[in-house]
Amino acid sequence: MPSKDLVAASSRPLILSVLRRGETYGYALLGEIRDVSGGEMNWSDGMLYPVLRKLEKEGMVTSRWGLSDEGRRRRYYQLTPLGQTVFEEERQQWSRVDKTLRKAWRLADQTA
Amino acid sequence: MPSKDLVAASSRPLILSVLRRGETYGYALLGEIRDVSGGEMNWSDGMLYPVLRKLEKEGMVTSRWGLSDEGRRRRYYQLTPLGQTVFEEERQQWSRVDKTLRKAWRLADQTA
DNA sequence: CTCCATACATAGTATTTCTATGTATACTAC
DNA sequence: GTAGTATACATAGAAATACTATGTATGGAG
Repeated sequence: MPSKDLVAASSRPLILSVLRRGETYGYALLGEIRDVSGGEMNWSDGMLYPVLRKLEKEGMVTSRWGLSDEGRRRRYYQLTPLGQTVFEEERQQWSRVDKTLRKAWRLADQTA
Repeated sequence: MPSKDLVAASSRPLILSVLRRGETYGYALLGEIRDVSGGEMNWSDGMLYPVLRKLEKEGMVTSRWGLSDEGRRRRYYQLTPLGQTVFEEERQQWSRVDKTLRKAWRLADQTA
Protein backbone atom coordinates (compact mmCIF):
# COMPACT_ATOMS: atom_id res chain seq x y z
CA MET A 1 0.00 0.00 0.00
CA PRO A 2 1.48 3.37 -0.96
CA SER A 3 2.20 5.99 1.66
CA LYS A 4 -0.80 7.94 2.73
CA ASP A 5 0.22 11.15 1.06
CA LEU A 6 0.58 9.27 -2.23
CA VAL A 7 -2.83 7.71 -1.74
CA ALA A 8 -4.18 11.16 -1.00
CA ALA A 9 -2.49 12.74 -4.00
CA SER A 10 -3.84 10.14 -6.38
CA SER A 11 -7.32 9.58 -5.04
CA ARG A 12 -9.04 12.37 -6.90
CA PRO A 13 -7.33 11.77 -10.25
CA LEU A 14 -8.23 8.09 -9.95
CA ILE A 15 -11.85 8.70 -9.09
CA LEU A 16 -12.23 11.28 -11.83
CA SER A 17 -10.72 8.95 -14.39
CA VAL A 18 -13.05 6.09 -13.47
CA LEU A 19 -16.05 8.41 -13.67
CA ARG A 20 -14.86 9.68 -17.02
CA ARG A 21 -15.58 6.20 -18.32
CA GLY A 22 -19.19 6.57 -17.28
CA GLU A 23 -21.59 6.93 -14.43
CA THR A 24 -21.11 4.44 -11.64
CA TYR A 25 -22.01 3.89 -8.02
CA GLY A 26 -19.76 4.12 -5.00
CA TYR A 27 -19.23 0.49 -4.18
CA ALA A 28 -18.44 -0.38 -7.80
CA LEU A 29 -15.99 2.51 -7.91
CA LEU A 30 -14.05 0.82 -5.12
CA GLY A 31 -13.82 -2.32 -7.21
CA GLU A 32 -12.74 -0.41 -10.31
CA ILE A 33 -9.96 1.26 -8.39
CA ARG A 34 -8.83 -1.99 -6.88
CA ASP A 35 -8.80 -3.51 -10.38
CA VAL A 36 -7.00 -0.75 -12.21
CA SER A 37 -4.33 -0.70 -9.52
CA GLY A 38 -3.90 -4.44 -9.54
CA GLY A 39 -4.82 -4.54 -5.88
CA GLU A 40 -2.31 -1.89 -4.93
CA MET A 41 -5.05 0.56 -3.96
CA ASN A 42 -7.43 -1.16 -1.62
CA TRP A 43 -9.51 1.65 -0.24
CA SER A 44 -12.16 1.29 2.37
CA ASP A 45 -15.61 2.72 1.76
CA GLY A 46 -15.05 5.09 4.64
CA MET A 47 -12.22 6.53 2.68
CA LEU A 48 -14.07 6.82 -0.59
CA TYR A 49 -17.36 8.45 0.35
CA PRO A 50 -15.91 11.57 1.98
CA VAL A 51 -13.89 12.18 -1.18
CA LEU A 52 -16.97 11.70 -3.36
CA ARG A 53 -18.93 13.97 -1.07
CA LYS A 54 -16.30 16.65 -1.41
CA LEU A 55 -16.05 16.30 -5.20
CA GLU A 56 -19.81 16.78 -5.35
CA LYS A 57 -19.69 19.76 -3.07
CA GLU A 58 -17.05 21.32 -5.28
CA GLY A 59 -19.13 20.69 -8.36
CA MET A 60 -16.97 18.09 -10.07
CA VAL A 61 -19.51 15.30 -9.80
CA THR A 62 -23.23 14.98 -9.38
CA SER A 63 -25.10 12.09 -7.85
CA ARG A 64 -28.51 10.52 -7.92
CA TRP A 65 -30.12 7.63 -6.09
CA GLY A 66 -30.93 4.58 -8.12
CA LEU A 67 -31.79 0.91 -7.65
CA SER A 68 -29.92 -2.20 -8.64
CA ASP A 69 -31.63 -5.14 -10.36
CA GLU A 70 -32.11 -6.77 -6.96
CA GLY A 71 -33.65 -3.65 -5.53
CA ARG A 72 -30.65 -2.36 -3.62
CA ARG A 73 -30.35 1.38 -3.23
CA ARG A 74 -27.30 2.80 -4.92
CA ARG A 75 -25.92 6.24 -5.26
CA TYR A 76 -24.73 6.87 -8.78
CA TYR A 77 -22.05 9.43 -9.52
CA GLN A 78 -21.36 11.24 -12.74
CA LEU A 79 -18.70 13.65 -13.87
CA THR A 80 -19.75 17.22 -14.50
CA PRO A 81 -18.18 19.49 -17.16
CA LEU A 82 -16.17 21.04 -14.36
CA GLY A 83 -15.08 17.59 -13.30
CA GLN A 84 -13.95 16.93 -16.84
CA THR A 85 -11.84 20.08 -16.77
CA VAL A 86 -10.35 19.27 -13.39
CA PHE A 87 -9.61 15.74 -14.60
CA GLU A 88 -7.43 17.21 -17.34
CA GLU A 89 -5.79 19.74 -15.03
CA GLU A 90 -4.89 17.12 -12.47
CA ARG A 91 -3.52 14.87 -15.16
CA GLN A 92 -1.30 17.72 -16.33
CA GLN A 93 -0.17 18.50 -12.80
CA TRP A 94 0.62 14.93 -11.94
CA SER A 95 2.52 14.52 -15.19
CA ARG A 96 4.60 17.61 -14.56
CA VAL A 97 5.50 16.46 -11.07
CA ASP A 98 6.25 13.00 -12.39
CA LYS A 99 8.55 14.49 -15.02
CA THR A 100 10.34 16.50 -12.35
CA LEU A 101 10.81 13.44 -10.19
CA ARG A 102 12.12 11.31 -13.05
CA LYS A 103 14.58 14.01 -13.96
CA ALA A 104 15.71 14.22 -10.34
CA TRP A 105 16.09 10.44 -10.21
CA ARG A 106 18.13 10.42 -13.41
CA LEU A 107 20.43 13.06 -11.99
CA ALA A 108 20.65 11.14 -8.73
CA ASP A 109 21.51 7.92 -10.56
CA GLN A 110 24.26 9.65 -12.53
CA THR A 111 25.98 11.00 -9.45
CA ALA A 112 25.63 8.12 -7.02
CA MET B 1 2.14 25.30 -8.62
CA PRO B 2 0.83 21.78 -8.07
CA SER B 3 -1.90 21.08 -5.55
CA LYS B 4 -0.73 20.86 -2.02
CA ASP B 5 -1.19 17.14 -1.72
CA LEU B 6 0.97 16.65 -4.82
CA VAL B 7 3.60 18.93 -3.36
CA ALA B 8 3.41 16.94 -0.15
CA ALA B 9 3.61 13.60 -1.91
CA SER B 10 6.66 14.60 -3.89
CA SER B 11 8.62 16.62 -1.39
CA ARG B 12 10.42 13.74 0.28
CA PRO B 13 11.31 11.88 -2.91
CA LEU B 14 12.65 15.13 -4.35
CA ILE B 15 14.73 15.99 -1.31
CA LEU B 16 16.11 12.49 -1.06
CA SER B 17 17.05 12.48 -4.72
CA VAL B 18 18.92 15.77 -4.46
CA LEU B 19 20.79 14.56 -1.40
CA ARG B 20 21.64 11.33 -3.18
CA ARG B 21 23.78 13.44 -5.48
CA GLY B 22 25.79 14.61 -2.51
CA GLU B 23 25.77 16.53 0.70
CA THR B 24 24.28 19.99 0.45
CA TYR B 25 22.89 22.76 2.63
CA GLY B 26 19.29 23.81 3.00
CA TYR B 27 19.24 26.98 1.01
CA ALA B 28 21.03 25.37 -1.93
CA LEU B 29 18.57 22.48 -1.79
CA LEU B 30 15.79 24.97 -2.44
CA GLY B 31 17.61 26.15 -5.53
CA GLU B 32 18.24 22.61 -6.75
CA ILE B 33 14.58 21.77 -6.43
CA ARG B 34 13.53 24.93 -8.21
CA ASP B 35 15.99 24.07 -10.99
CA VAL B 36 15.10 20.44 -11.46
CA SER B 37 11.42 21.34 -11.60
CA GLY B 38 11.97 24.16 -14.07
CA GLY B 39 10.48 26.57 -11.59
CA GLU B 40 7.38 24.46 -11.06
CA MET B 41 8.30 23.77 -7.43
CA ASN B 42 9.08 27.02 -5.75
CA TRP B 43 9.18 26.11 -2.10
CA SER B 44 9.68 28.54 0.69
CA ASP B 45 12.35 27.90 3.30
CA GLY B 46 9.63 27.57 5.90
CA MET B 47 8.35 24.64 3.95
CA LEU B 48 11.68 22.94 3.50
CA TYR B 49 13.22 23.00 6.96
CA PRO B 50 10.40 21.17 8.78
CA VAL B 51 10.66 18.38 6.19
CA LEU B 52 14.44 18.21 6.62
CA ARG B 53 14.01 18.22 10.37
CA LYS B 54 11.61 15.32 10.15
CA LEU B 55 13.81 13.34 7.75
CA GLU B 56 16.65 13.75 10.23
CA LYS B 57 14.46 12.73 13.13
CA GLU B 58 13.46 9.61 11.25
CA GLY B 59 17.07 8.79 10.50
CA MET B 60 17.07 9.32 6.74
CA VAL B 61 19.46 12.24 6.81
CA THR B 62 22.08 13.61 9.13
CA SER B 63 23.22 17.19 9.39
CA ARG B 64 26.23 19.18 10.52
CA TRP B 65 26.98 22.87 10.81
CA GLY B 66 29.56 24.26 8.45
CA LEU B 67 30.75 27.59 7.09
CA SER B 68 30.68 28.98 3.60
CA ASP B 69 33.71 30.64 2.03
CA GLU B 70 32.37 34.02 3.14
CA GLY B 71 31.88 32.84 6.67
CA ARG B 72 28.18 32.23 6.58
CA ARG B 73 26.85 29.47 8.78
CA ARG B 74 25.26 26.65 6.85
CA ARG B 75 23.63 23.45 7.86
CA TYR B 76 24.75 20.62 5.63
CA TYR B 77 22.57 17.59 5.10
CA GLN B 78 23.58 14.13 3.99
CA LEU B 79 21.72 10.98 3.15
CA THR B 80 22.09 8.06 5.53
CA PRO B 81 22.00 4.38 4.47
CA LEU B 82 18.41 4.32 5.66
CA GLY B 83 17.72 7.38 3.54
CA GLN B 84 19.18 5.58 0.57
CA THR B 85 16.82 2.67 1.16
CA VAL B 86 13.79 4.92 1.61
CA PHE B 87 14.78 6.80 -1.55
CA GLU B 88 14.47 3.55 -3.50
CA GLU B 89 11.26 2.54 -1.78
CA GLU B 90 9.59 5.85 -2.48
CA ARG B 91 10.70 5.73 -6.07
CA GLN B 92 9.08 2.31 -6.42
CA GLN B 93 5.91 3.46 -4.73
CA TRP B 94 5.58 6.59 -6.83
CA SER B 95 6.21 4.59 -9.99
CA ARG B 96 3.54 2.06 -9.11
CA VAL B 97 0.99 4.77 -8.44
CA ASP B 98 2.03 6.54 -11.62
CA LYS B 99 1.55 3.32 -13.57
CA THR B 100 -1.91 2.88 -12.07
CA LEU B 101 -2.87 6.43 -12.97
CA ARG B 102 -1.63 6.13 -16.53
CA LYS B 103 -3.57 2.92 -16.96
CA ALA B 104 -6.69 4.61 -15.57
CA TRP B 105 -6.17 7.54 -17.93
CA ARG B 106 -5.76 5.22 -20.91
CA LEU B 107 -8.99 3.47 -20.02
CA ALA B 108 -10.69 6.83 -19.52
CA ASP B 109 -9.50 8.06 -22.91
CA GLN B 110 -10.78 4.95 -24.65
CA THR B 111 -14.27 5.30 -23.26
CA ALA B 112 -14.78 9.03 -23.39
C1' DC C 1 -33.12 -16.31 12.18
C1' DT C 2 -28.03 -15.64 11.31
C1' DC C 3 -24.40 -14.43 8.61
C1' DC C 4 -22.28 -12.25 4.82
C1' DA C 5 -21.72 -9.19 1.24
C1' DT C 6 -23.27 -5.19 -0.50
C1' DA C 7 -24.04 -0.16 0.07
C1' DC C 8 -23.84 4.17 2.08
C1' DA C 9 -22.83 7.62 5.92
C1' DT C 10 -19.98 10.62 9.00
C1' DA C 11 -17.91 12.20 13.53
C1' DG C 12 -13.88 12.88 15.31
C1' DT C 13 -9.05 11.89 16.32
C1' DA C 14 -4.72 12.13 14.70
C1' DT C 15 -1.78 13.90 11.53
C1' DT C 16 0.04 17.02 8.34
C1' DT C 17 1.03 21.26 5.81
C1' DC C 18 3.03 25.37 5.40
C1' DT C 19 2.38 30.34 6.51
C1' DA C 20 3.68 33.81 9.32
C1' DT C 21 6.98 35.43 11.89
C1' DG C 22 11.24 35.25 13.94
C1' DT C 23 16.64 35.76 14.31
C1' DA C 24 21.08 36.30 12.11
C1' DT C 25 24.46 38.20 8.97
C1' DA C 26 27.44 39.05 4.72
C1' DC C 27 27.46 42.11 1.04
C1' DT C 28 26.37 46.19 -1.64
C1' DA C 29 25.15 50.85 -2.35
C1' DC C 30 24.86 55.28 -0.69
C1' DG D 1 27.53 54.17 9.53
C1' DT D 2 22.96 52.98 7.57
C1' DA D 3 19.61 50.82 4.76
C1' DG D 4 18.35 47.30 1.83
C1' DT D 5 18.80 42.80 -0.02
C1' DA D 6 19.97 38.23 -0.34
C1' DT D 7 21.33 34.50 2.08
C1' DA D 8 20.44 31.10 5.84
C1' DC D 9 18.05 28.81 9.34
C1' DA D 10 14.13 28.14 12.80
C1' DT D 11 9.39 26.90 14.48
C1' DA D 12 4.63 27.72 16.56
C1' DG D 13 0.35 27.13 15.46
C1' DA D 14 -3.82 27.64 12.55
C1' DA D 15 -6.00 25.44 9.08
C1' DA D 16 -6.73 21.61 6.52
C1' DT D 17 -6.89 16.82 5.73
C1' DA D 18 -7.08 11.68 6.11
C1' DC D 19 -9.35 7.91 7.16
C1' DT D 20 -10.68 4.80 11.02
C1' DA D 21 -14.19 3.46 13.74
C1' DT D 22 -18.64 2.98 14.05
C1' DG D 23 -23.05 3.41 12.45
C1' DT D 24 -27.48 2.08 9.60
C1' DA D 25 -29.63 -0.59 5.99
C1' DT D 26 -30.77 -4.61 3.29
C1' DG D 27 -30.76 -8.52 -0.28
C1' DG D 28 -29.42 -13.20 -0.56
C1' DA D 29 -27.89 -17.68 1.11
C1' DG D 30 -28.03 -21.25 4.33
